[in-house]
Amino acid sequence: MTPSSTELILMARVARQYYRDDRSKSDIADELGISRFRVARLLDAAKRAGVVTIRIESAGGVNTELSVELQRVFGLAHAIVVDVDDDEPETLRRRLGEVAAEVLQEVVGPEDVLGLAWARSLRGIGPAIRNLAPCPVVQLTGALSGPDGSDVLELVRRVAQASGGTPHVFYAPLVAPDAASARTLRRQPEVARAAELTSRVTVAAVGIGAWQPGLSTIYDKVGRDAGERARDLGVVGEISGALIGADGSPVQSPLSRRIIGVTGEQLAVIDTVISLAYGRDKAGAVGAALRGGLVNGLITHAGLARALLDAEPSLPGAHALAD
Amino acid sequence: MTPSSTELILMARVARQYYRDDRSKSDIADELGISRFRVARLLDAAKRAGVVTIRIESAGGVNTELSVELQRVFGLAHAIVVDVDDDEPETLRRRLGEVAAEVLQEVVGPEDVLGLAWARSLRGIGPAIRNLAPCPVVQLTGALSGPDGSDVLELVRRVAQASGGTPHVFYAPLVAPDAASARTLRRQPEVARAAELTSRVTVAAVGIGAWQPGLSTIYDKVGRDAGERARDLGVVGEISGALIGADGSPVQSPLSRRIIGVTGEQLAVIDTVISLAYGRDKAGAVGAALRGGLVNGLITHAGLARALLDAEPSLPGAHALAD
DNA sequence: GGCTCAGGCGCTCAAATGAGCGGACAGTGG
DNA sequence: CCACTGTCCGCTCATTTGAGCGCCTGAGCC
Repeated sequence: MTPSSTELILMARVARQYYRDDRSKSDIADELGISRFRVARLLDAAKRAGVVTIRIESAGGVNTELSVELQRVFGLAHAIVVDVDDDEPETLRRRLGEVAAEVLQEVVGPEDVLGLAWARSLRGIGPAIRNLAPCPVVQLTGALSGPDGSDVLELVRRVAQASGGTPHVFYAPLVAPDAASARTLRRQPEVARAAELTSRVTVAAVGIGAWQPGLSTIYDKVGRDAGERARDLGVVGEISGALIGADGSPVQSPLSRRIIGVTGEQLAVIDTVISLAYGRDKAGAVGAALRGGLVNGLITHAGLARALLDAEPSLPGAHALAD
Repeated sequence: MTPSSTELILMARVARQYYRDDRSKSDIADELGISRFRVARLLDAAKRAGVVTIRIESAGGVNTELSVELQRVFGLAHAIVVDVDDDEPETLRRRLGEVAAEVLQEVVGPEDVLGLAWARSLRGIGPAIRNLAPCPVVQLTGALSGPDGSDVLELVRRVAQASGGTPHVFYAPLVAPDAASARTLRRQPEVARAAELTSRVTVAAVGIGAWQPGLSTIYDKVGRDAGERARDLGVVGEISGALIGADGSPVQSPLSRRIIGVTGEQLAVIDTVISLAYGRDKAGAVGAALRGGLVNGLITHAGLARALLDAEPSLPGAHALAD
């Protein structure tokens, strides 16, 4: 059962030659004057005895384990979890932006149409993007300037510049004061054109907000009353303006009519929708969005990823059942 | 050069399937819809990027790395280094004894003749030995009772009992007061018989002492004057009573004639001579013994092993040159 | 002594894998 | 615009490896 000291040493010797020096088992066997079968059995025993340990670690700031787990549990095409401290939002956004930029660079081809929505978490994409296949870049939502003045138009232009493709922007707010003015805005030619292009978008980047004060720029914008009315209709979060319910499917509400931007129905037919989100408080909303299937990619940080996985009842940590 | 986040994740995913779940590369490739070549390249990249780390560690209290290194550097047939704290001699002796017992159990066959010399470090063998091929067990040296009364006769009897073979003991001290009384003692029938059997010994266990106060039971026994005279003749240590010089070869001295026990010349023709030693201060003497070739096995602890390797000029840490 | 049974060993044959090659493709400088 | 260059990819073919089998040996038990 337990190997003797001389066996342990032989195991280690064989393991060093095999794993570190990349020699073949037959080769090692010849040198030691034993059969290649014995070498194989020694290596097996070495693993069992703990002489050889194979660790698969996170590297390059990416938590691979959580990433794969998210991919598996939510059936995502793209899931990337970065290992960054939760409590520095600026650093976190920058890092998420870098990763999102990477993903877009890999995913987007010249035949794609890229759509960018407004969200704080998308801000980091602009500075990080370098090369992108030339393709149209479409503004998916109205603008909602952040406190620092950066907005979706700037982002679309910056990305289009990196791509060499055409930016398609329009000037309209994300949230109109009422349904009527929203209708008027939507009739503006460039808004209509963008809306038309939206149906041709194949890759989109969006943010996810939770329907609570401070966790959604839209919730904060519409005011508490409108927010609460939407909640009564089942809204738990929004995907760059598209309101969703607990099961992640689009929810119609009077508020929807005030929002200028991509709708849940439009998102549903886009091939690749990469979402960005941070903050553990958003676990509920993000989980809903992922389950609902409107998004099929998530870029986030370890804190939120863990919260998501903890909340998901299906097969917690059941690696062996991974298919 | 540096892999992107998605690549890192793919690497980790593939690595997990390959290393942890023991799936074949082709299998993984089919599942992921990529070629088996790409899987292989991802695994290579994963190793290079540090996503996959293969550690080959000490296990079961045996420092495999130092063991193999000693084996290589000194050309030993058996080298076992235990990871035990230096400063608990009793624990250390017990552990060395256990390991020595293991080695003897593996090395000794029914056709062998086992010889046991006196040394403090051999004391642990007695309690540890369990099964041994039936073979004659020969006392190699005179007795030199330790402060706790345990001696070589007890050891020989205990080992013979475990073996089922015959113990061959004699009553004589390890060091006689003078050459004349040593001669007398050697003429005793049972001493002579043991000496005769010694020439038939095929496996021996011995201790190594350094020729300094407190580092050799013999040095301590003979007194400082005789000790210093021997040192003047080049003695740097002793292998269970057989005096050796700096190059590890036997040294003749007047003192030799007072010692009742196996000689260097006798050791030289024994197939397997396993030595036990502990204490970094003994590095010089043990190094000499190993280089001299009178012993071809060493069981020791990490502290002394490191001291030995540090002192050895040849190929320090030159793993790549290991043959 | 003779018995069985478990464990270690090396064999065969099929599957898995690696080395090296050439094609495709993107970036680069004339 | 086009040749050049380095990189990534998948192919072929030879080598390496694994699965499963039967043999042998030694221990325990009649």
